[in-house]
Amino acid sequence: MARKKQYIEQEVLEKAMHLFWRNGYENTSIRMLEKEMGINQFSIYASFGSKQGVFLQSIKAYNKKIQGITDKLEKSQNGVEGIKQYFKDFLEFAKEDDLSKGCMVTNTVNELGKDADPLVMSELKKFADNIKSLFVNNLKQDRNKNAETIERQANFLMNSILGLSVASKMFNDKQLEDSIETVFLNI
Amino acid sequence: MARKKQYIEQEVLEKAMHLFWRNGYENTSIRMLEKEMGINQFSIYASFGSKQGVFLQSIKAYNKKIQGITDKLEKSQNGVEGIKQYFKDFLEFAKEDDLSKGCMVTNTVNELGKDADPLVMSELKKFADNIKSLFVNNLKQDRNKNAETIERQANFLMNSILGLSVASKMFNDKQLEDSIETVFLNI
DNA sequence: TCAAAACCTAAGCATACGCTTAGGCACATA
DNA sequence: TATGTGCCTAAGCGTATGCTTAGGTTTTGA
Repeated sequence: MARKKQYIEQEVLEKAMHLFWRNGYENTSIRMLEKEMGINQFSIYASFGSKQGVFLQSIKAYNKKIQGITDKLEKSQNGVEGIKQYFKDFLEFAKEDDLSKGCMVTNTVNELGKDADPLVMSELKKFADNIKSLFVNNLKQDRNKNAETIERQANFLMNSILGLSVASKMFNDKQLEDSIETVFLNI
Repeated sequence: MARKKQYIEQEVLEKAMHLFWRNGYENTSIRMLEKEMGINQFSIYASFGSKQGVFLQSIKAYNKKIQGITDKLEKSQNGVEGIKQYFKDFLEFAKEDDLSKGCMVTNTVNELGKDADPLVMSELKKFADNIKSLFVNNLKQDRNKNAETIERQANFLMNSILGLSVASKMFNDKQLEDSIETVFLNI
């Protein structure tokens, strides 16, 4: 029939994701995406429709990429200890070179805030809700905790992992490990 | 000699600060600043030299604005309880309308990351270091804590307040209060 | 009263943005 | 090998960005 695409969408998407991850949404231009993805603007628009389209797909690619450690958390049966491991895994995940890129979802929430497109925002909310539900599941493995405690601690853990995401951009390893240790001292 | 400025720099700076606070650095344009500050581009450049100049001064204005609650923390003599009060004060401070603007410093770190201009970055670092030293001072008021514990807990508190800043943009009051309560159960 | 200093207005600079499109080029089918 | 589908190149659209500047206006001290 006709010519085939000379690139694999999932491959160029992975590269786009890294760019958004590092620079955020607004600070990533189509020209930058062109260079990083290695394809022309025409191809970008043909495959993803718009810059926002690339971004939405990038969030999904991010989800897939982080699934390695979320799966691990989901399968863990050792309660709080599994969550602690997730914190450590996340820190490793967020790291690149000496400084961290943080979490792409956290970065985006912080950048776009309430003005974000509803489509984007609902994807981010879904992501966060999923992590929290995993925390809840693991907290439930401790039979001593009542429902109220579990909810409170899950909220605290969400707060802590968000903090870790930002902190990883400005603090050193020792400081970050201190934080994790203290988070898990009393829960 | 000559004509006087028809605006007060500190006044227009306050308005610029709020714009940067809400939108971040890159998403705030000179045209937006023009409207918000109520003065012409010429005047902006005459007074502040560049967009970055406005921003650097805005950070200082922010520092001054938050000084009300940092002073309160500095003067407090009730140890951890004083820090907890600071957390609550900060949440109130970061709030506007129903959703929060977070902390301007946190927002900027998260947006610009390591690529930020050294001038901007050193201002942000100074700000964060100051908060941490206030935490350390208050932790020292508890004679039971050794130096190692104080350092570890200060790092944890920094992590938590950063988290609170981001969390305030996406979670409700109950969730945020849960977090604060749990933070102070752990130290 | 008047010249000079410093202001403000508004037009415009070069560049970058997100996005579109004409036209040539490559390739799977026949 | 001819054909026609659909990809890729690259030029360009309108708009927005950060910043500058000519020229008129206001205020000051002599």
